[in-house]
Amino acid sequence: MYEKYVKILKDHTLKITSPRLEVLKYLDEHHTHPNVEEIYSSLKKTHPSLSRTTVYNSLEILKKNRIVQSLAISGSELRYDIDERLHHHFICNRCGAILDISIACPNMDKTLQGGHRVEEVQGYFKGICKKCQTKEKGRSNNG
Amino acid sequence: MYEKYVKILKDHTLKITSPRLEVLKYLDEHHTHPNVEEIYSSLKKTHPSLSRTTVYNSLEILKKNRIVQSLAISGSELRYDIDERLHHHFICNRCGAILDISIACPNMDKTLQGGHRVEEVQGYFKGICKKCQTKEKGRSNNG
DNA sequence: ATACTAAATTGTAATAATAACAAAAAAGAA
DNA sequence: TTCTTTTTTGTTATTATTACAATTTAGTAT
Repeated sequence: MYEKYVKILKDHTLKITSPRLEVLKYLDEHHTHPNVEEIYSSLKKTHPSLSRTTVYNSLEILKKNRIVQSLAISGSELRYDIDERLHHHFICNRCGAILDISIACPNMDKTLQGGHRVEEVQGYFKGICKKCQTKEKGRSNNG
Repeated sequence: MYEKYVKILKDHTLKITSPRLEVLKYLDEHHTHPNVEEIYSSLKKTHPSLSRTTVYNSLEILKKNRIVQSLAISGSELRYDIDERLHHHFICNRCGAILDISIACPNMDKTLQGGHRVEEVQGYFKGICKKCQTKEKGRSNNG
């Protein structure tokens, strides 16, 4: 059940703790780029002793070890993602959904830019997602 | 002095107000990607009646009209930039500086991605800037 | 120039995300 | 099992941003 996540933590010589395993599992099973609140309130249901601060701490150490990545995309909060290989994101200004975008990008694996040491690369698009566009059309046709 | 900014506002049929002119001028003269606090406290010196809320409001309407762009790059606050043609950014994890990066990117003018309507494109790199790397070396050599 | 109206500015108070901190609990090594 | 260090927890503090109502102002019509 949790072996996969235990292994990930061990491989990074991180202590195996219940919150870390749960956070990791949650992100692995929910590729919706949740914010801290979503992760916390969801895990809280089955682990009532969980603290919000622990979610912050766990995410931070997972991030430091490059197991997860954070997206500064919404502007008001960080969103988290299991750090599969680099990909871009699209955020819908209407519904807030964050979607993965798989497109070729020549700048994704740069480790140097203008003399600066690059540790993280992010690309994102903002706009109106396909789903919300459909809703929009429906609304304007009906009323 | 302000004709340039008056023209910009007029071209977008926005009312000409002192705060808007000042914010616009500030961003035009400071390409440092300031946050709201920097803009506010700087303008406050010469315009004591200015309110922080007004800076927020002005930036928002300028953004809606695509005169400025906001960068959700730091994770904790929005940074603002006169919306010159699209370019990437680099943010230093050490000193917090945000620097413009001019590189070719095939995805910068996309208006559609996977069926989603794109209204904004952002690409950013995080890491250690050239300047901070130099400082780092100096420190480790000296003790 | 004057009066009018809608929109903008101001200041305060509320909200929300995150960080700081100290005490209690738990992980991993001896 | 004991010990030490790290982690978790809960509370409190901080910071960016939004909400809101009252005052002021821009631009227009008179």
